[in-house]
Amino acid sequence: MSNIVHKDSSQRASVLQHVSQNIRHLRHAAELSQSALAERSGVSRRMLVAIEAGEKNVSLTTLDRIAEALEVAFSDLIKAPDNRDPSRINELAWTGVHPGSKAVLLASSAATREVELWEWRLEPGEVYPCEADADGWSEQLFVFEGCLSLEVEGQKHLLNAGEFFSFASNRRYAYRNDGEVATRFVRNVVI
Amino acid sequence: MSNIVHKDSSQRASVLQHVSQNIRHLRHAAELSQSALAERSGVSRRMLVAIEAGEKNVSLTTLDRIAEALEVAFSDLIKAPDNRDPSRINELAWTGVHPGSKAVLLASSAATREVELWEWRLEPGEVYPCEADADGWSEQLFVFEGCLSLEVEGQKHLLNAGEFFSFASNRRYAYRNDGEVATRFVRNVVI
DNA sequence: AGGGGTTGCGCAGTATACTGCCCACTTTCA
DNA sequence: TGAAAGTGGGCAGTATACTGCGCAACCCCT
Repeated sequence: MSNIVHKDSSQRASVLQHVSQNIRHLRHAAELSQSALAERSGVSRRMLVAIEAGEKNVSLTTLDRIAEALEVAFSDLIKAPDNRDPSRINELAWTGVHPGSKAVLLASSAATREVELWEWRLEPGEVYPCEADADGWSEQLFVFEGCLSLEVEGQKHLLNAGEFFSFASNRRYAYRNDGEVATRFVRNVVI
Repeated sequence: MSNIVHKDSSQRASVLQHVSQNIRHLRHAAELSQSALAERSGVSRRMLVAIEAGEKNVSLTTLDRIAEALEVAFSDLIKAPDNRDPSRINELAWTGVHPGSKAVLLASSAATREVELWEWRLEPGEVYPCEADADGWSEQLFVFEGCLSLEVEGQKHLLNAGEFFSFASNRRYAYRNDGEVATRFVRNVVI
């Protein structure tokens, strides 16, 4: 060990705390007992007790076996609990002195990596088919001109100008303009 | 160990692979040698070699000490390597069969936590002043109707319909509609 | 009162993460 | 040509993650 003075361990401890809390929550959500999770994951129940108590330093493979048994993404185990208020969606967040001046929250999503903002324009009759993205990706659309036909795995959604839609993009989907004027929209790609 | 048959270990291995690749990349990005990182993190260089070779099963605290020394978020170490091309901004990513059908990438930003998509509307003369956000927050604006006057710490930017702007919002800024028709825009808030 | 399920924890033993020191190889630079 | 810096890896030793077992405590049944 070097003689470097490290920052206090609160951050490190909090990571472990998140893990233990997350595992316990997810295990309860899956309605599994410690014994059942131990058997499914191959991690000993004794270790699960220690992990949930936050008194052991877990390894990546152990954590991943647990994630696999809980059928959740690895990142779900380590991420901090969401302390945002999810009920703010569609909330009228601000109104100005002039009637009509307003700000509306369309979507709020926990992003772990990347955000891409796209401007799209589809002429009448145009189709843009998409393969499924990897798990975790989602898209948020806001149409500001024309009408967008969105098809997500067989299910159709019609978005008129001013409307908004959000969906997980780990499925086949397609954008289509079935109208008679150009469709323009903003596409937010997030993971 | 139970006699349960587990899924193949490819998934588990890939997590470790991501970690090793990420650490190597981030270490190089920080222009640190293995020795330097070892000293800053308190993790032995011997261990760093093993981790970067993907031949050891890292523990959470070890990983966190590395993250701290690299000054990156813990989640940055475990997430899948970014296979997206960062130089695609303003690239005309897609054109349809009809002339005018197109998709343009307006912005791409690495998000570590949260994304909020807002719809705004400002009547003529309306002003919305904002205090500085915390460090790390940034905003991306796309105006689709009217004209938006954006003022970021004394510097003015005029955005007409169809135009786009991106800025770090850890400074005082204000939205203003100096035009004579309503301004409508999409506001993407990201950290 | 008693049996089955769940959880927390002490303990001994094993596997392995982690360290520290070693040397070999390569690249860079004077 | 040689010194210095960076990297990969062998090896012995230590710390600790992890297992398996056993026991106690607390439910919820009947």
